[in-house]
Amino acid sequence: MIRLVIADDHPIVRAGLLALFSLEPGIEVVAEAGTPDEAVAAAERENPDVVLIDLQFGAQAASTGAEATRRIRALDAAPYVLVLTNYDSDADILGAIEAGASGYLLKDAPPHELTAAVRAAAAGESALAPVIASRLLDRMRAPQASLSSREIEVLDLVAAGRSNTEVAADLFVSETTVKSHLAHIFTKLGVASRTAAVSVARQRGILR
Amino acid sequence: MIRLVIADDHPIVRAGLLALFSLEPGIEVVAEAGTPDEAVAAAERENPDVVLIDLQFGAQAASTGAEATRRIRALDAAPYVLVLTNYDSDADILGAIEAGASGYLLKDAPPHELTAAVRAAAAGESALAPVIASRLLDRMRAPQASLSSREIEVLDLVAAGRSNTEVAADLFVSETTVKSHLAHIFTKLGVASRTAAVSVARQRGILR
DNA sequence: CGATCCATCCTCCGAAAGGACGACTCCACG
DNA sequence: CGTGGAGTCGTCCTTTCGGAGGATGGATCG
Repeated sequence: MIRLVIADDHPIVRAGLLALFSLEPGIEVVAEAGTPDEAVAAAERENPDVVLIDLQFGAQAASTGAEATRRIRALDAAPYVLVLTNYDSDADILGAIEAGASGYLLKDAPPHELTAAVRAAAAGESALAPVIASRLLDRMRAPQASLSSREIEVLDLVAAGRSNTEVAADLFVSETTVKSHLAHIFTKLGVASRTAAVSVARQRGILR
Repeated sequence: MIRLVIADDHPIVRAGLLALFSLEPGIEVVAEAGTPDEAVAAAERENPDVVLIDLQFGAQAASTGAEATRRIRALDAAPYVLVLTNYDSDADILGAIEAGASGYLLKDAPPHELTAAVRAAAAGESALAPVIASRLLDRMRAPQASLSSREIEVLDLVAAGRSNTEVAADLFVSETTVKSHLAHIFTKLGVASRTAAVSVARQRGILR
């Protein structure tokens, strides 16, 4: 019997997963969680085989799904973690994998894909949704111009529509510094203007 | 007995809704739909009291939730339509209301809010999630600078990172015209730069 | 210890963006 | 049949942005 913990902030989704797995022989949902912290607590308490956790939790949540994944994988008898997400464009894909997730699933996946993934995870295998897998490969192929945290910070303000002067004021640096960061960002992203940079950053999931 | 049709492209969400309502006395789910078209067909065939339909369907769907709402409300024995959505920032709120939805619910709403809304809808009352209601009021208060279709077209290209000259070339107009459109957009949105315009347009759901 | 990346700061200059006028069509609406 | 809005175009002018180039200190890592 595979002992499963499901974690999602939407009661509806939790009910759906519960209904799905209750029909599934050999899989038992031993706990539900509505927040990342609850998920970690449940994983520690119930000592399940697999944890199925959403990546996006509501804004009021303390931590993220990726963070919870990391903490769950750091437990003594660490269960396998399957990550669930709405969007295949999510920037946290890599983060989740690094955090120790053994699978990555889309919420619009057909049910049998879900159950198959749970079984695969319980067996210690990794299971990626095909879309995700190919996207990961893409990302591997493309040298993946990753922005520094400071650069992301700058780009985030730019995406909010702030001018260079405003960004400079916000970050307590000179405007030349902002321009310098932006210049790096442009070359890394292969674009020539701030709006284009924001556009591709959104596309790649660097911004949301 | 309230006869209910549920429509959502995520099998998980459908299962969740189904599970939720199956526990609910006096409510019976008579059909499920995975696409807007299926939802319309089911509404016509089953002649339900209420249709619960998602606004966002996957990219491969032919039409939108709002469109389906309109068509369902145009049926002879038109059932009431409750619209379900992930985000309270959705631009289609007004569209859905105009299309004849009698309620607007968030997916992270607690289950009892859902069932209450279905009962209210079946009784012919309208039910809006509190968040949505206040947001609607906000929108009423703010004169709602709506952009013309041409302006949206321009802004969309700008959001993709194209320059004024490129936008002009794309739309077969002069650059002056593009700048003119942008100037109007800026005043309408109360901003001073293209990136800021894109930002608030996204926020208001004018762009996605 | 160098190598490397990052963040910070310059200057100079051309190109792009935006503001402020005005003006011409077309079409819908009363 | 006007009136007005939307879309189109223009000019002149100022500000901002972005490119090119270089320089400094700090952190990290083999």
